[in-house]
Amino acid sequence: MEYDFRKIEKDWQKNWKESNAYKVNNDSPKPKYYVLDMFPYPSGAGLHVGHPLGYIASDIYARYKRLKGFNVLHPMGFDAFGLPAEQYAIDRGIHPAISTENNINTFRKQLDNIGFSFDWSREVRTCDPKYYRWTQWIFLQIFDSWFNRRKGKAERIKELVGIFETEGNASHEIPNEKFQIANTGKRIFTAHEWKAFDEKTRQEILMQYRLAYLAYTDVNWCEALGTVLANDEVINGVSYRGGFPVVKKKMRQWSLRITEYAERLLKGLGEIDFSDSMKEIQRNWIGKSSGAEIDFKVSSEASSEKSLRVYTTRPDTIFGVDFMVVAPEHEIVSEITSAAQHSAINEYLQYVQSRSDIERMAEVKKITGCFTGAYAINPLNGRKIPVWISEYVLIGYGTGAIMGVPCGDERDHKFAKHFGIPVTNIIGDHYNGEEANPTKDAVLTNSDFINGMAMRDAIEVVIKRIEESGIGKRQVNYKMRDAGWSRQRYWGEPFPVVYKDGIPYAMDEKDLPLELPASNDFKSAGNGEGPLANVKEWVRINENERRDTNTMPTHAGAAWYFLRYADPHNDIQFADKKALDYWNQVDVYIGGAEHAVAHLLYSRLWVKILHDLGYLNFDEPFRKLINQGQITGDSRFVYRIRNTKQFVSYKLKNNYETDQLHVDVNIVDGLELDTAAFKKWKPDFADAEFILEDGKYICGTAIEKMSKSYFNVINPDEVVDKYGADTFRMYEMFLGPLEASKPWDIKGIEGVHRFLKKLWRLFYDEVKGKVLNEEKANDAELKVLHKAIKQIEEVTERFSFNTGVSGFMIAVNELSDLKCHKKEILEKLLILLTPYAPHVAEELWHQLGNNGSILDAAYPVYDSKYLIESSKEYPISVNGKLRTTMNIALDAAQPEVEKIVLENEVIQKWLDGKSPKKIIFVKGKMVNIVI
RNA sequence: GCCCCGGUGGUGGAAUUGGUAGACACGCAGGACUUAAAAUCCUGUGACCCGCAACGGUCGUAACGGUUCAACUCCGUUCCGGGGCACCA
Repeated sequence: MEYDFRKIEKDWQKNWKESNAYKVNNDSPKPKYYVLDMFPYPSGAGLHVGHPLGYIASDIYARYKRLKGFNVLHPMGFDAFGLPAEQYAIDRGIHPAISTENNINTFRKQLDNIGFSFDWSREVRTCDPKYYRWTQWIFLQIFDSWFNRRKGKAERIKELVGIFETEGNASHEIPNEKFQIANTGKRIFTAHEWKAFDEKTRQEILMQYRLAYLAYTDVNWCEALGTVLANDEVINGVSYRGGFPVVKKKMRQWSLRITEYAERLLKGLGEIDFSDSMKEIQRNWIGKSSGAEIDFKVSSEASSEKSLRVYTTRPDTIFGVDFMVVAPEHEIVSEITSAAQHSAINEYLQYVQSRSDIERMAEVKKITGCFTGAYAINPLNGRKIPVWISEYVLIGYGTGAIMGVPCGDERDHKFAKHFGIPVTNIIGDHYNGEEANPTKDAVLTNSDFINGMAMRDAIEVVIKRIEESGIGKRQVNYKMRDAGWSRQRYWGEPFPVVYKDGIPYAMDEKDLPLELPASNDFKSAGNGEGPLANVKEWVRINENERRDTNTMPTHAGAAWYFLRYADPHNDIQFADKKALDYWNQVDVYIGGAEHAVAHLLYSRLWVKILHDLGYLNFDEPFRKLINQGQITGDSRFVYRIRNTKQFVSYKLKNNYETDQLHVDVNIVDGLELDTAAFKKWKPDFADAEFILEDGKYICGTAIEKMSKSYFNVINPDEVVDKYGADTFRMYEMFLGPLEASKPWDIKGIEGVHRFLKKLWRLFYDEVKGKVLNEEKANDAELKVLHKAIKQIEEVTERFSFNTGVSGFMIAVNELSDLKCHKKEILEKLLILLTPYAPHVAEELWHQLGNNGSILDAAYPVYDSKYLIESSKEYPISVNGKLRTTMNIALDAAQPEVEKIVLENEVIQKWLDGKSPKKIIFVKGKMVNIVI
């Protein structure tokens, strides 16, 4: 009987489906464990071999945990709203709802082929109204919340209204900095005034506090896509999808006040198990810095004395300030510019306006600026310093103004040199006059009361001084901006609000979901309005009421889907509290590193808000995160001699002027092109001619991401068809560490396939048939088994699945060598193997006469006895170099071992008559002699 | 430029807290079975040296230096690769 993997896998997949083998209950006496994959966006291209990598890993872990006695939640769903489906609709005229449904079906079929243990009864799709009803509902909870900085948590808007009604906001706003709202046109009012405000004014004020708020903000507008993009969707000034130019534009749109959670998002990183690089990326994104804000008096001919506030992380350099720079957009510019500088400043402002973000980013090193004609006074020594404007100072960060310290800051130094501003040296020898030195270790000079002090220590001293004298204060800043939440798109969640008199009001919960209206018009309605504006009868509710024409970004549905899995069919709540409490945090979350900022931060934010509002009893969604690496493609190239039909082999290509073309990896064997297949591949190449080397056409290669357009995509279906799902699963793991990126290379798969066939032969011999027997296992066989149990359990626990696969190979090789066909041993090996190769393990386990699911079998227990008894070899080293090994009884006392070792011939030779200085025993099984 | 991660045979990669480097697999070479092929099995496979041989020796984890009885592992410097941020004061 042969290893007929096709039949085995088909039968078991059918069986699992029919028996609902992977359905999980919300109550169980077993401890819970939650293993989650980042749910996929169902793109039209289907899965390639890179996609299942993480799913295989999570499946192995989920099955392993179930074997170990946990009640395991391992669900799957689809992130089904999004841009590409809509783009596809525009290009091909197929409605996103239809193409999405089709794509999901394809994905599902491909996933089922690999034998995953997903509980499909819990599937979620973010585009399903039954699901997005609750996305909208959560949005309304966020809309109905504000962040109480005193308590450091979100509260309901009605609590805020209560504060306004009793004390107004004045007492909170100015003296109590903690309560202050940054960058909003805040107005101060008393309780009395609040009560006198009309409805519209009150709503406008509340909007300044809401965690989901509508405001005119600078947004990243992408004309080509006709929509706004979040900061994380813009890379180097172009859109992350499509690479189209992005410009800044002021638009009235929804934002999430994620900045209020900056500190908690940062602190939370300490409690969760993410990789260093992932935490680092989030930390950078949040971008915390601490320092001080300092007020400088500015005198100018144009106006009476003004105050200019700067932000600095280096208050210790205050005596090195040689000039001030404010952002061109800063409101003070027009107030202080002198008559003489007026035209120069205007010219400069025009220049700045003409520059796109892309230009600015491309020319970061370019130094530009203009003197305002005004002078500031250093508040600590009264020195008069010029005030400039320059585009290197950003209006959106800090106060939009800086103090220029050329001897300590590289940009300030270049600016001073460029414009001929004299440099004050406050760090003695540490400044060489040529370039700035940003050290914190220098001892200060030319610095008044902090002379002779180390810079590091002076920071605190100066902050204290400026706070005492009322010219500034300690200040923490974050680079992170609030998250833009409106998209001018059709295929997303509509905002569940109604506008009356321009003010958005939450829809009544019982009217949710606000369904996306049927429409076939996906083109932008112009004017920055999304396609929904085309559905006029939907937008206009009545004379006075209108709907929002934007939709939410894909991040919305993905920010909470992991909560819905706990109770996916609930239509009274987003999920039952008991179910949420039971499943709690995701124990292991596996997915790509590309979601480091967007998805993970928004998920963390939503969970924190829901936690503050009392819906969840945890405030971090993911306990542990694992980023699977990318499987890259191994592309092949051919070289066409320009303007001809001739293709030249790789080594000869430099003799001609050639164009490099991707060629389908499926018609290349190793490096050799199948020229006949190439001619058939595309009509263009039917009459291709080849210039060969050694009678072969050799292709060029490159490792790059798997993509249809590179013709380097390997479809898992084909691999599964040829070798089976179990081989495919084990091979993907065997390829290397889960977290590493690696090219897909089919060569090694034979080794894994051979292993499974070899395993099969422990049960069935081609000639003799079933060779399994019921004999009692001997120590050698038990040693093999127990070594495997120990090793495989250890590495599975730490997600080192590649060494796990090796562990099985070793065990099967050794059992083959021992000609062991004993049920006692093999049965346990199969249980160990289940997570990795579920089909063959389950099949053989049933052939052994077992019933039920192998996942409910008793997990084999490791017994150290068999390892210890068989390892009697002592390695003996001299000065750390291994010289010999000896058999010594393990229970021998240390002095006795010493004696035996020193009498050993080989060791005597190495001792060369000298007596040892020291004898070191390592872990009781290794000896090192120091001479 | 700054921050993070990494660099091990021809190849993918092993090596929990420093303790026999190169497990396992691919590839390659040789052999067995076979008319042949496939499949399967066996042997060898980091470099160099010594010898008829068993045995043995030296070097070797990007480079150099350090700590240690002992370093792929820890520390320092440099080089290379990958990722993140990028005028953030």
